[in-house]
Amino acid sequence: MRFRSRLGPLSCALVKRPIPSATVQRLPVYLQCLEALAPGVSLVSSEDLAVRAGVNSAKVRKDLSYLGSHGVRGVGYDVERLVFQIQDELGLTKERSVVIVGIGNLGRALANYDGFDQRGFRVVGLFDADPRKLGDLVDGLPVEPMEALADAVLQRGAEIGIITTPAPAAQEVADALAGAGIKSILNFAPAVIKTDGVEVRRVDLSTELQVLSFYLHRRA
Amino acid sequence: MRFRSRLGPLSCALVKRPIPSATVQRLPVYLQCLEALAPGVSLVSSEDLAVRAGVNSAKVRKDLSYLGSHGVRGVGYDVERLVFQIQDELGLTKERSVVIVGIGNLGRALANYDGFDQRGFRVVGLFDADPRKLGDLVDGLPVEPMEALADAVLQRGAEIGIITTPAPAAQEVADALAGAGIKSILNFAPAVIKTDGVEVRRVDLSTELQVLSFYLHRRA
DNA sequence: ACATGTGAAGCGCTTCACAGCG
DNA sequence: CGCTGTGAAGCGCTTCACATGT
Repeated sequence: MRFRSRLGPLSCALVKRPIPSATVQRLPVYLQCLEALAPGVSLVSSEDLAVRAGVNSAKVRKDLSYLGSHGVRGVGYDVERLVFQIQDELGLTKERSVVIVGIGNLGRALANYDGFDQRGFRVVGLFDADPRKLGDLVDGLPVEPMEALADAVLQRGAEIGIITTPAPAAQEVADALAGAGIKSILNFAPAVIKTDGVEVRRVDLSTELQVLSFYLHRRA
Repeated sequence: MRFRSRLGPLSCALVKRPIPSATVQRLPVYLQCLEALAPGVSLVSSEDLAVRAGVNSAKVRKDLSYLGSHGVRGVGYDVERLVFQIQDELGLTKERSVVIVGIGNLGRALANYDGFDQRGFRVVGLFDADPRKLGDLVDGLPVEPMEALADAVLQRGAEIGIITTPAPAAQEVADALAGAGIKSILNFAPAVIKTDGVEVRRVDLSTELQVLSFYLHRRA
């Protein structure tokens, strides 16, 4: 709290210490744990939450302190308030529109994935370069051609693009998304993509198995 | 090389400095980049590989040095040799059998995913608790009941389990996999699972979008 | 008495910068 | 001369330990 009080009471809402990226990645996990709590539970301690999230309790407290935490000493944290604070910090109070490019098995599965909807992520467009897929309905949405991407992103206010194409197409698709004004990309293609001014997160399913393979190999 | 020479020449094959987990996670990326190189290219510099992998060249050199690197000063690394060394370190010279539990949209997509096969990961069993799915064929494999899991893992030599169930079932499934002798789990369920003696990696699709949401929110 | 909030120490990864070698 | 291999410095995250507050 030193950081704030030094600047006076009115600066609270204006100044924030930057949240470490390691913390940002854990906030969704805390959120998940809090929501999985029995309905009657309205208080949690950092220790309790830590066990559920599989981390150290000091880490929980430090992470939550970045939210301008309002835990009560000797008691714990108010669950409802904490849920709201995390959602607020993650920008989850607003719906976000998502487009998916590459409608193969994985793209279809993601288009149908309930978890996105539950968190306020709306899939508003499906795109594929293969003319044979055009017009196919996936979860009620038609597959559209790549030429329709830029207009669709603009008119439907999409902010996030998901790439589920084969690796060779990934960079080209990323460029197209960036050109259309997309600011965040979730890349499932097994390729590294480079795009200026766009936040990219990589999820490579085969990479995950290779890491597991390493530990299997190592242990033997 | 100091670490080895101190122990004498014969210890080379016996003693290895431990590979940092951060490095382990990058090796598959390097592998990907190397394999995407034009067929004629037989040499790469750390700088070239670094650009392709989106990292710093010193990091590449340090990472590769854990493999007991044999780059040539003033020249670079032999691509073919490097590919082999990485595959060897990751234990990819051996096929690994995988079972998938939870045959919803995502489970089906993964069962069909070509990227696993290409890296030597063979899907040898599909399991689901829903009796209505039993016997469904996915990529040529029948969906089997949970009761068949333990036997199947043992008889088909499965080493890796993939969980694609809803969150509430995840822990129970993890326990079942651990009980069946599985040593590595890739968990796609939006839940934290705890299992002794089992390496668990978590891939939460909704978490990824929430992290992107944070940066969208932050930037605004 | 008890759990939070946080300086400070610890630890590991990243990056620099250059010696070493082909 | 060019590029690797690596000490050493830098940086950020984790963990400890305890002062603080109720």
